[in-house]
Amino acid sequence: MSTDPKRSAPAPADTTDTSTRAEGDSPPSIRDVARRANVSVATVSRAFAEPGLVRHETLQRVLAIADELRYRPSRAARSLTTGKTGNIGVVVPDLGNPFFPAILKGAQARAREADYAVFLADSEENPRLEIELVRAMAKQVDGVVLCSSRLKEPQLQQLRRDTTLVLLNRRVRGASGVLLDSAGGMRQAVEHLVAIGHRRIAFLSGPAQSWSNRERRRGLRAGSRGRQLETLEFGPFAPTFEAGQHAADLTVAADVTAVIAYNDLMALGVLSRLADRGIQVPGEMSVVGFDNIPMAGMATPHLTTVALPLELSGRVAIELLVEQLAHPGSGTHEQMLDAQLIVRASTAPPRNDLRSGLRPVNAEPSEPTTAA
Amino acid sequence: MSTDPKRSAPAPADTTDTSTRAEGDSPPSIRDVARRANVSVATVSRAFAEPGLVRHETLQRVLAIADELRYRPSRAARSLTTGKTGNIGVVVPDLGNPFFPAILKGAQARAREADYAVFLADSEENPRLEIELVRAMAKQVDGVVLCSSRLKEPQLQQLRRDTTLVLLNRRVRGASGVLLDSAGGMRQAVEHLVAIGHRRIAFLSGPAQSWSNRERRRGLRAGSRGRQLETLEFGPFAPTFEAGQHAADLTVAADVTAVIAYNDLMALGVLSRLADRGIQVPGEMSVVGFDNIPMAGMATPHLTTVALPLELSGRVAIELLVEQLAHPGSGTHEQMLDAQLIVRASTAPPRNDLRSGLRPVNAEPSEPTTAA
DNA sequence: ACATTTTCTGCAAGCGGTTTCATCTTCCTC
DNA sequence: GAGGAAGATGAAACCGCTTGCAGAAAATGT
Repeated sequence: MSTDPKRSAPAPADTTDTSTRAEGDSPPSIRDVARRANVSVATVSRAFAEPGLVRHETLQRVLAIADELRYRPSRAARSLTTGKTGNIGVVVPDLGNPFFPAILKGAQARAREADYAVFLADSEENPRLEIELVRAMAKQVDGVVLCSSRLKEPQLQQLRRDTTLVLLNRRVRGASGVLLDSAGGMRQAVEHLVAIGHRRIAFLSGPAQSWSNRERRRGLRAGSRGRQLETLEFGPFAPTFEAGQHAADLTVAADVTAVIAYNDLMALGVLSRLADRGIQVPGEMSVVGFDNIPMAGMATPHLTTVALPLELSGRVAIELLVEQLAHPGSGTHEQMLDAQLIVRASTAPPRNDLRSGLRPVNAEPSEPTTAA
Repeated sequence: MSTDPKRSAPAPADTTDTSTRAEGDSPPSIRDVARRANVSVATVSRAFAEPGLVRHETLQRVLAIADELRYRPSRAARSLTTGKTGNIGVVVPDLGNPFFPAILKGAQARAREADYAVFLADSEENPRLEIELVRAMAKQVDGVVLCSSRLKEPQLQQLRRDTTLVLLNRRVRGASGVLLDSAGGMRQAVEHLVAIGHRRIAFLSGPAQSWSNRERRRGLRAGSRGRQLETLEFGPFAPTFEAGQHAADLTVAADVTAVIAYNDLMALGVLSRLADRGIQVPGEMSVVGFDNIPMAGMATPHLTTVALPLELSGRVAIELLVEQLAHPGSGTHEQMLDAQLIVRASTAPPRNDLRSGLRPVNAEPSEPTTAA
């Protein structure tokens, strides 16, 4: 029952006894455990790293002592010899944007499952800082996940020299990446609006250099092609609530019946501004967002939006990275995750008394409503 | 212009030349730099750690070579001898709760300023996991910031043996902490409601074991004491949007004219549910939230809420930790950050035709409205 | 019982830095 | 110009752990 059966000798008051250093000291090292267990440090090391290599009986003893001493191998020391740190870095442009915590959550969870710890850094949308952060991390991580990088391609290629990179929401030659199918989501949104009768819609463009913005615009064009639909583009805007409020007025003036915003934050801004002006949503204006951040479902009216598998994307990014670290030889992979339109209360057929004079007719020319 | 001027010799195909190892190899170590600069490793080490100790001329040379080789000292190796890792851990209960990314943002920024890197972990509201995460981190960090810990006091005391702890939103003997003055904020909220005529209000209680919930209840009692005010308490609830929706119905049934929710998420849930039921806010019911998360100002109607200096609290937590690491002797500090009520559109005087029959009269008995 | 494998375990050499101590220069000072 | 202080550098011993290699122990075959 006592902590240490060996210590049955009477009153070992002297704590300066070198052979059995008391635990009040600095945290126990592998040597402390080895000494107490009467084995070499090598055996202790193996007990933790490769338990199969040590005799069962010995293993038990070592583990017991280690536990008693509250010993935990130092990852720093381990990484020194193995070259692996067991850490993964994640860099996001702005933690204030709900988009990223969601990704982070998935990444964090998956990393822990794979027994990796995660370093977090917020680049504050600043490319220079982003580079600096990755380079600073490089020495302490096995690889980093770069979310929605604001960097130019050559800069990213540079960074690849410092560490293994996995990109999220960005495609770059030679690096693995997970992509969210924004274009597909946009196509769904457009189809939805066309289906319920909209003929003139606006898109609020996000940051110009953003990959996902380009993708969304591409999806917009693809979705409207061949359809009886007029699309207007505004922006580029910062992807913020405030920008959405600002943009709302522009869309009203432009006489459209529906708006698709670059992201939910902006869509929420649009909603807010329209509410302030007394303009009915979806009665007078339909609004579609992007990302399906938690608050999208909480807004009034509940926001129709394109759901991106955010948390999943974080998980997949880590998976790609871990896989690549395990098999450095194998090439890079790219994974596309599907978006999905979530229809809620902020979209509805436009009123008939549109100022634009268009009647909500079926757009599909191939569909023979009347007989041939 | 070429990468390495020294390599002007024709076709150096043989890369096995030991003296001038090409950079295609593993990352350069301190020894590589020392060799190229014709100094000992000690000098290189000093050049980075204690530049004042090396002659200016030598310093320049070493730094130049280091730069050319893209050398960066390994923190892992350094920490091995110094005992300091230069890392700080941050543990949050749930990244999905917007409360925490905000704190994280401040913490991250301040940590970087102090040249610390941050480890992030999400405990998923799970105490056991929380303990495990802290203990796992302990070896790689100099200290950890524990946000809104879900642990009991003795467990926290246990963890203090593993690493330096700073608590956010929690008070514990022997550990530094930063507290958000929830009680004060609550008092402001109550005063506000009383001032505009409410006489019967509900509080939606959060997680039972949460320190901030206890504080908020305390503030509620303190704020209502001596006032002509009836307070009802519901819960405890999970601090979620859905719980707020649920609670909304209860408050309506309880015939109160105003609700104060444990946090914004719940308040938003209340708003949403009331809107769904066609109950006017603030006409028929006033709603107050807590935290002032970004979406509070985006809701319809804009939510009156108690703003907590979230990002600041993250910064302060790191500051406390860094300070304590710098002066291990000095005792622990506790810092209280003020809350501030932000009055927006979700609160207004109650209607006169209240079912409860109370007239919105001035509550201050000392104020002589009519002549003495 | 003895030779051979097969398992375990220990020795010792690093991994990439830091730091103490000693050595060698310089630069003053008298 | 000798003695000494101050400044700059290097040699080497770690820090806590992993791992190749070799010897010891246990298991196996004959």
